[in-house]
Amino acid sequence: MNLPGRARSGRRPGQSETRAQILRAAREAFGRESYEGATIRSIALAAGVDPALVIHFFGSKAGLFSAAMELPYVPAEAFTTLIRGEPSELGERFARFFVELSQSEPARGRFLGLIRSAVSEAAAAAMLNDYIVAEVFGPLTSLLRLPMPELRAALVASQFVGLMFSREILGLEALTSADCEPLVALLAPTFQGYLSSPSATG
Amino acid sequence: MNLPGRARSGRRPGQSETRAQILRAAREAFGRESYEGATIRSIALAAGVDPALVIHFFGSKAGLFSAAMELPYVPAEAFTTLIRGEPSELGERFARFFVELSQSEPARGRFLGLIRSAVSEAAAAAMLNDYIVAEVFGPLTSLLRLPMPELRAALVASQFVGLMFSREILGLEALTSADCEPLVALLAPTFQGYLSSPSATG
DNA sequence: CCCCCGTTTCACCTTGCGGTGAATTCGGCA
DNA sequence: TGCCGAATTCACCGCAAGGTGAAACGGGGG
Repeated sequence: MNLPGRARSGRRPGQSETRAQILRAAREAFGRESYEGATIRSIALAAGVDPALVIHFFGSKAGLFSAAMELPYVPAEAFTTLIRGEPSELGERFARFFVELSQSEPARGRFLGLIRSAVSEAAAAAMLNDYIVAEVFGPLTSLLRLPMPELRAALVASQFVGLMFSREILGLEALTSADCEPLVALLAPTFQGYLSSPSATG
Repeated sequence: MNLPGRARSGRRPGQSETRAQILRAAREAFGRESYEGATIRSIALAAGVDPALVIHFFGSKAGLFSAAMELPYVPAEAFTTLIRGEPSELGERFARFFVELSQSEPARGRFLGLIRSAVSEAAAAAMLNDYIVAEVFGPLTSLLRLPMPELRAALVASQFVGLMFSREILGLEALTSADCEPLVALLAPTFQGYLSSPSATG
């Protein structure tokens, strides 16, 4: 029997879905606020759970962050398949891929969380750095036959990061309200240039 | 006479240069860490000063931030003069300007501070947003005669922000170690495209 | 039927933060 | 010379954060 005036504690009946709920709330919080801004307490509140339970499951805030942002954000072979195919449309394929990536939900939240947290959390910056090196640099440097492949891959990544940052964090109105197609049309030549132009200098 | 065992308090002799010292330390701290990460205490320590003095001068942490990041980061007419001149070299002028801007010191620290802080501090995001709209959108939308000038200006800004973020915060090795000229050579066509291509779609 | 073990909560500790108020020292002006 | 006001420090407050330890609960295997 439940004592009145005292909240129930101990195990709830039924299958435990709480862990997944916490992860969902964490992903949402880290995508909306910075690493420090998203507190364990706020995440626990959003998940309808005691803060101590979060620590119980994930050990620490850093552990929760790693679990919430866990790879893969994007199927590993995505970039590889993107590079194969008609070379003259390389830029447009990349542009369309990135624009969709920045809007479709599982990936968008994780990238945003990583970008937001990278500024204050070295571990987050390293996660994103590693991901870019492994998933973008890898395919690009091995499949492109051009000078300075790492620099090209880095510029591709930098344009994508800048796009997410400007739209989601700065809230540049021209980007938040832009339609998909004009955006792709303007971005396509950029990626095409990074991925195919012989680059006079160097 | 100085009582032993007790630190001196009260006014220091000589001309007071302390305020500027605090601002310098703040700029350095906000450029290196996020808004929350850079504490008043740490800034005061770096400036060799009591934390309360910082509050005394600037009222609050937000006031200190505003004072440290104060405009103008870049001469207001810079973009205007950049747009005039040989249209075929527009992209290269922008590329060179941004690459130098991201490396020369008064501007670099302030932009980095704003970018770092924008993720957690709405005021910082607004400052940077306003700056971009006023200094970049203004000249570009009035001087360019092309469809969707705001979107073009936003993409220019996004590539610059992405560049600073990828190099300074993520620390992408290909960017930190890149020479100036190849970088300019690869960036130039991007800006040229954003600022001149007729953009089939739209 | 009962007891073990994972789940969940509560109460609480420590730390570091931004900020306040008063005291102290000194430069400069009348 | 005397004193006002700016500069500077100290001691301290209140708060919210991350994290701890133990107790309460209840599902499921013996």
